[in-house]
Amino acid sequence: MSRTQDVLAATSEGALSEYLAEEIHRRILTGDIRVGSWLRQDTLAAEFNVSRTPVREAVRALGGRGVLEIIPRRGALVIGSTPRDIRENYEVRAELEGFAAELAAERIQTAQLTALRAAVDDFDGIVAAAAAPDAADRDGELESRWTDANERFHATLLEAADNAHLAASVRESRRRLPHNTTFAALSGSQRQLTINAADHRAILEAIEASDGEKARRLARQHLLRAADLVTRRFERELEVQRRAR
Amino acid sequence: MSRTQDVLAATSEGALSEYLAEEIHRRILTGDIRVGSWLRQDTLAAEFNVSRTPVREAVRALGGRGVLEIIPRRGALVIGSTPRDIRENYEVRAELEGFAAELAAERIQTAQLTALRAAVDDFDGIVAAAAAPDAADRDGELESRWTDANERFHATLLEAADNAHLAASVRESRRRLPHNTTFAALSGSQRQLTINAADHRAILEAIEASDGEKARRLARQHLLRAADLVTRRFERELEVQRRAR
DNA sequence: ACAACTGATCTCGGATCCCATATCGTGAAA
DNA sequence: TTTCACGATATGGGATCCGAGATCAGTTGT
Repeated sequence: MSRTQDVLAATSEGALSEYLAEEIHRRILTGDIRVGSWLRQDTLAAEFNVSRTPVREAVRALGGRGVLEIIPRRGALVIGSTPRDIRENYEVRAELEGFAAELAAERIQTAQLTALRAAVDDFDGIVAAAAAPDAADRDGELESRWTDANERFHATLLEAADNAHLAASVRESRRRLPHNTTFAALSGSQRQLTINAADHRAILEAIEASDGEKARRLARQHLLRAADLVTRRFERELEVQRRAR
Repeated sequence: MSRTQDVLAATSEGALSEYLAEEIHRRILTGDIRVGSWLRQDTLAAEFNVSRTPVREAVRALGGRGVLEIIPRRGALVIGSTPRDIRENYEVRAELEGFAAELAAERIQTAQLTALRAAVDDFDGIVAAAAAPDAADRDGELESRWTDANERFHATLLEAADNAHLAASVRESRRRLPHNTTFAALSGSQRQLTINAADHRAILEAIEASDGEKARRLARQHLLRAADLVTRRFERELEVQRRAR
């Protein structure tokens, strides 16, 4: 019953099925729900202490996103990401965000430029903090600061590009993959973190100079670099999981 | 009751809610359901002679696609496309399909190249048929031939690009807009039809020459040209509707 | 006359019930 | 012993029922 209360609290001011979809997706991404396993609607319903109705909608929504393969009257099969999936996803985003950077260089407004500068300064602050001698990222403060700055940078870029469909496409793409894995891939190396901060600043400078072509090239390169890091890390994780099995 | 039979027949081997979502979307795109109007779930259910359950899922799915704005306990509002929406959508697709063309130039396989050549030849045949003196496109035969060739060309291009996420992004983007409007925009002018066929052939030739950069540029240009035509036509249609009101 | 309160009604979201179909096991026949 | 057929069971899809919240009209009080 307390479980039910939790759920209700979590879903305040939003559809329950949305919450369920998000939560089930999260569990798949974290490996809590195994790739390749079947999802039973009534099992999930019992798990979350809700009826099958919202579960059905959540499952259907995840099917639409390509997270689950829905087979009529059989069930839903969990589709797993491969390293190749991750790379392909980032390659598409590299194109889209490159385009966004080009548009932003032409159209950005002063308030957005200010937000972009603030995010870039934050990256530098995070690099400095990580470089400090006693820099053990206790309770993930650096991670949350980095994630926040990154979100703001990319969200502002898309806003400045002023193309709603472009923003929607990027959102769709990002939704297909685990979030917040970029920092985990970066944090291992001070060098990568520094490069990342420099990437962001370079993009900002190209935009400030209204050099659309350069902004596009840099943003594209930035995403492809992230693709390398995240894909490699994911391959290592897969290897670890395979050995543990 | 016969209505129910029709629906069941149409949805054979597929979820009813999928069919409903598709049909409701179609009615919105054709103007059968007015932009800005409210959709009531039980009204739709009565309309289609089904219960509210599949209607709910269909409405939710359309909400997820951005076709409807869902307001809890109020209803679903039909969001209309603006000329700007159409242009933005095509601009995104120009980037994505440009990228696809570049990848295809590097990776295409012989069977796919054959399919691409066949589609391009078909375009030439259609142009020739349209140029014939008595070329009144009775029962839309030319339109269906053109649409078919176009589908095959772009589908083959995406297949040759060999990036599942790219294909998914393009599919998502295309779903956001009315389909089959491109031919309607083209068919008015023999000149545009000729240009369109030439565009496709030029893209094919760049791919045959493994010139990725050129293929990208041409594909991008091709889509942007289509964007112009479709947007202009859409603006004219809006004008007509406004006058008729 | 105008504003605020109250309840009737409407609409959606979640729960429960029912049915069609796919799977799997058991038994009978070749 | 093997194979096919039939039935028991499990599962998902659709229909119906119920409850919460929101709108709107009517009434009442200032």
